[in-house]
Amino acid sequence: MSTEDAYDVLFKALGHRVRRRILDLIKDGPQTTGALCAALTALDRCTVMQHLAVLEKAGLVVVERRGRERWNHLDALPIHDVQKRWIGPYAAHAIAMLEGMERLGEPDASPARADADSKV
Amino acid sequence: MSTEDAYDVLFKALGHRVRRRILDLIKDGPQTTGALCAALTALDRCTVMQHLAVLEKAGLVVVERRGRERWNHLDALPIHDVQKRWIGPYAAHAIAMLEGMERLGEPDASPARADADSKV
DNA sequence: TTGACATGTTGTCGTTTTATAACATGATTG
DNA sequence: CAATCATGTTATAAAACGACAACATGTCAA
Repeated sequence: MSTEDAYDVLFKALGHRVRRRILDLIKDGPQTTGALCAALTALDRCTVMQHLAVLEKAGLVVVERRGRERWNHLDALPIHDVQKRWIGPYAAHAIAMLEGMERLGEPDASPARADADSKV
Repeated sequence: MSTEDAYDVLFKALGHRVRRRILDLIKDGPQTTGALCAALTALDRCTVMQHLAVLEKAGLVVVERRGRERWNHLDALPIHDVQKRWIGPYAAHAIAMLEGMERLGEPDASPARADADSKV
């Protein structure tokens, strides 16, 4: 799988609120599939399992089997990677825009502290 | 649009390589739709415009019309926001994992990751 | 004004995703 | 060992997505 493929899968995995919710649920410790289904009462068990499969393919969830239970662990390393290679640089770009440093081409661009806070 | 809706739209917009490519193309300055189509020769013009519409709905592209041209500007602020509220905390979580600080809250509650190396 | 150019709109079509149902496996316990 | 519980698998239908064709609009320049 190429790097771009990995980013596709990762961003798509994060692009659904149920999956982000699942990540939150296992953030402070692994949960069984049953516990996650109990927490997501609005959804069918199969649906939760499909979401877990998407998260697993994205590398965000690592599964550990203990007897007849399945413990879903969070692995945040892919998110860390995405932040370094993608989100971080663009976020820095946003800050540069906010600070009016858009014309980076100019060698002696003064700090030009623009008007305080335009928006967030 | 709720916050969760906004995250859905944003992550989904980032979840396609063509759209990430477009963001890269306008990172250092706005481009006309025609220029973007010329850079993305593999795709039909309509397809490029559809991708631009997705990016615009996500707030990542701001359009400025000049005569018969359409200049597509990058707005990285949504990415900055996502980093602050979502990516950043999870990335910190990943670093904490790397540094073996996983058992912050529970003294010995974690199910003892017995397997040698479970990482993908 | 007219013709070419840049962009916008609508509709189609196959694929993928989301949510569910029905059925199957596999472990634990009484 | 059998009943039950947690999970896995396969199939299906609706909705969303991605790519494209065909046609429409608006603008600049000769």
